[in-house]
Amino acid sequence: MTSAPPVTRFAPSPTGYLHVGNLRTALFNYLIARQGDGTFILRLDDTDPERSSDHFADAIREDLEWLGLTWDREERQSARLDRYAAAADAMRAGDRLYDAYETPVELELKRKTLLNMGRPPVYDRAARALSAAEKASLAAERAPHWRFLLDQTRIIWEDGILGPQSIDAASVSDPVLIRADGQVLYTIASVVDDHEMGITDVVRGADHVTNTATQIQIFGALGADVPRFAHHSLLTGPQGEALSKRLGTLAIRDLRERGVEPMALLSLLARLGSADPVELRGDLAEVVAGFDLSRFGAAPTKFDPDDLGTLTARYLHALPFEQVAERLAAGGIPAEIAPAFWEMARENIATFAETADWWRLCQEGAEPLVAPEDAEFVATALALLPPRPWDESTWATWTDAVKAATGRKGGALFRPLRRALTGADRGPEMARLMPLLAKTPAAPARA
RNA sequence: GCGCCCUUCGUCUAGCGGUCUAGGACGCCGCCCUUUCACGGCGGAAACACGGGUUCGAGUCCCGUAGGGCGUGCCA
Repeated sequence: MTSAPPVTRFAPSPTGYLHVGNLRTALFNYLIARQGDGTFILRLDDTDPERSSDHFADAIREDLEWLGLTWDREERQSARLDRYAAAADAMRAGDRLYDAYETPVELELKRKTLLNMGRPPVYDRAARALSAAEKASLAAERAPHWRFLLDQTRIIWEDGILGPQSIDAASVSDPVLIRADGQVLYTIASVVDDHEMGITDVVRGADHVTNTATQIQIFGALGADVPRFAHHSLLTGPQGEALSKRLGTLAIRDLRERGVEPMALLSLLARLGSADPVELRGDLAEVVAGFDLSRFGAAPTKFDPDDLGTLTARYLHALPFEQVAERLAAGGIPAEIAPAFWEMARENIATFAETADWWRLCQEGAEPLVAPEDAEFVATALALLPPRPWDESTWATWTDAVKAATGRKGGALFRPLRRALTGADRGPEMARLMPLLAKTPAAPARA
C-alpha cells in the first residue's frame, strides 16, 4: 500500500536553546520526511510573547543548520492567531468549547481537595452547571478561559512506537484551550496547525501521550483527519535520572563548543534506544537510509554524553581530506601541505580543535623531552639529522643512520627521538610528521 | 495520591511458550599487527529486578512487590 509523501514538523518554542532531547524529536521527524521524500516543516511555537524571543528562534535555526537538518518550510504560530480564533469559533458553535471562570487559585484548591480525598484531580466541569445569571455576574468580574469539552469515552490510537494506546477521557480534565487573557494554548494551536498544514506524522516525546488523547478529540471536533502519532521514550542521564536536570550542559551549542561533530551526534541519536546498533555515519543520507522508527522501544533511554566524544574521534579519524579542506584552510594551514598535514594529524585528534596543537608543533617545534640517560644519544642523533628538504623517507634515512652510529634499535632507538622532536610519548607517525616540521631542532649542548 | 508506560550483559537491545547451555552492537579485557596512539584481525568476561501463579514446559502469559520514567497546568 502506497501513501502520500509524509509531512512532518518540528515545533520548538523559541524560549531556550536546542538540547539533545529536542534534537532527537527534530531528527526523527526530519528523517521520516526525508525517507518518504516528503516535507519537513520548522514551526516556531511562539504564541507566548512573554517567553519567546527572536534570539532563541535564531539560535534554533543556527543549530539545525549546523547539523544539516534543513527544513522545507517555516511557520510561526504568532502569525496564525486568526486561524486559532476561527477554530475556537467553530468549536463554540458545536458546543465543544465552554467558558469557565475559576481563578487559578480556585482551581489549585479544587485539585488539592481531590488529591486529599485520594481522587484524581480532574476538573469537575462546574462551569457547565452555571446559570446564565451566574455567568453574567462572573463575566462582569473577569474574562473567562475556555475549555474543550471532552467526550468521555475511551480514546484509542495505534502508536507508531508504543503500539495500541487507550486512554479514558474521563480520567483527564477538559483541557483549557484559551486563557483568560486570550492567549491560545499549545493544545489547540498544535492541532489547528497540524490539520491545516497537512501533517501526516507526528513524532514527539512520551510526555505528550495524554495530550495526544485529548488532541485526537479536538481533531475530530474540527472535522480533521488525525495524523499518525508516535511517542518516543524520553532520554535519561547515565544513572537513569531525568535528563531535564542536566539539560543545561546538553545544549547543542555547548556540545558544538566542546568539539562534538554533527555526524557523531546524529548517528547516535538516530539509533540510541532502538534495536539497531549505533553506527557511525559519514553523512545525513546514510542516517536517513538506516532509520526505522518501528525499531524503537518504549523504555526510558539512558544517554551518556561521553559516547559523543568517542564517536566524534572515530568520525574524525576516518574523515577524508576533501571534507575538511575548508576547515583546515580556515585554521591557517597552507593548501599545499594541508593534505599531508591532515593525514598526519587526523588519527591523533579527539576533536577538530586539536589540529591547532599539531599545527603549532609543525610550526614551532616542541619542548624536547629528553631523559638524562638519553641525552648523549639524542645529541648524537640530532647531529646526524639529514639536510633539508625533508620528505617521508627522511625518518627512515635518519633512524638508519642513528642506528648505525649508536647501535640502538627498536623502542630504545625510536622512542627517545620521538620524545626529543615532539615532546611526547605518543603522536603521529614520525615519517609523516618530519616533512611538516618547519624548524630543525637544535642539537642540545653536550655535557 | 491517582493514572499511563517501562524493567534481558556496563549501555542500547533481539526475544512475540519449547529452536535460549539467551543472540547482536557499543564499551571493557586479552592476544596478534604495530617505533606510540589509532585502525584492522582473533578471542574473552558480562544479563532475563524480586515473589507468586498458569502450563508438560516461562525471558516469553497472569497477579503482586520493588525500582524508574511520564502525566496529573489559564506550560509546552
